[in-house]
Amino acid sequence: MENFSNRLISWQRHYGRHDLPWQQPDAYRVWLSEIMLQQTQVVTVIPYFQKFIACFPTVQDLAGAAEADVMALWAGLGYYARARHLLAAARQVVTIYAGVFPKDPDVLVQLPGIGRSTAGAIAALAYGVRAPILDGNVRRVLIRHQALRMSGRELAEQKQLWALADALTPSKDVAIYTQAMMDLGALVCQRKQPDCSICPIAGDCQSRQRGITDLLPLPANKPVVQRKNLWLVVLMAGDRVWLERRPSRGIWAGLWCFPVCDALPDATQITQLAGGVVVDISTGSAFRHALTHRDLHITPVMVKLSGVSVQTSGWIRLSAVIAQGVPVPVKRIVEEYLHVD
DNA sequence: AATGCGGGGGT
DNA sequence: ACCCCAGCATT
Repeated sequence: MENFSNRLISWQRHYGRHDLPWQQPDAYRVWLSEIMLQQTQVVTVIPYFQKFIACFPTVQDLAGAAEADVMALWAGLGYYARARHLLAAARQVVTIYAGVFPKDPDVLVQLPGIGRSTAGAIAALAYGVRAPILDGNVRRVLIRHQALRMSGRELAEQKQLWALADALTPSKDVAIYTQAMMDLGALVCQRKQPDCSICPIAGDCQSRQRGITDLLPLPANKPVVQRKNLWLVVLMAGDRVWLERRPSRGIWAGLWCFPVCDALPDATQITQLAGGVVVDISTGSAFRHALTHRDLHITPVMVKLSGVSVQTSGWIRLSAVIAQGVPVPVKRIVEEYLHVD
């Protein structure tokens, strides 16, 4: 039997993915896609990637962009610190590295938003530099292949997996190998119902030999998620609504949002928020917005106003709200209650 | 070493 | 309603 990497490389040439929009020898596209793919699946990323490439074809274009435009394009993708780091990194690549992404993963990792795995992916995929990666797919493949009884989330476990990933990474054809590990995890060694019959490394897969593939990786300790009620206050004046920028830290940082209250605001509070005359208040039906660390129950509060000076900068035309860059719950309220897309 | 950060899919 | 997934930065 050929060694681990050769079987994967051969498999990748025949059965791997070759038509993903970022699969060109272009470090900018590889970098952009890898940032978007952090904690995010390929199907979700593709439309965002296409939009970004259309607006910013090169790293220079991105570096010259206004942060507000980048946030607006990123809106809906989540983990918004990624977007701010993306812009900061683009600017550093242009100013420090003359617009050329470094090849050395130890240098790449110093750029904002690039950790060890992303640095390895860029170095390997864009430049063929031998560097290991350890994303969710690779973690699952390694844990199963070696029958490691672990979740892979603990620090010591990650250390062991990194060492393993490093040891298995070949020096030849490293780009194909890296794509193979990603594709195998996505297409064959899926979390549920892996298809071992078509797996190129099933022959020496330890979990398969023991019949425990479905049990690995072990479930992680799940943190308690606290439930929180929020009220999003939709202040309406004519064809405009009031949006304010979220603080630069915390949830939805830097995005435009309806005012957030932790309790149903009474008429007095609403008047303070609004600075006009309240004509009508009604509450919509609550909906759930689940995050990893919070379980938000959100109730829209619709407030019709008169006598407000709409010239102030926070009053946004209804038709322009989505393009402004808003979190998903805001988009949802706009689409559900204000009939605009 | 622990915590915070979005959104989506399946059942 | 519940389950699950997926990297980096900050402190």
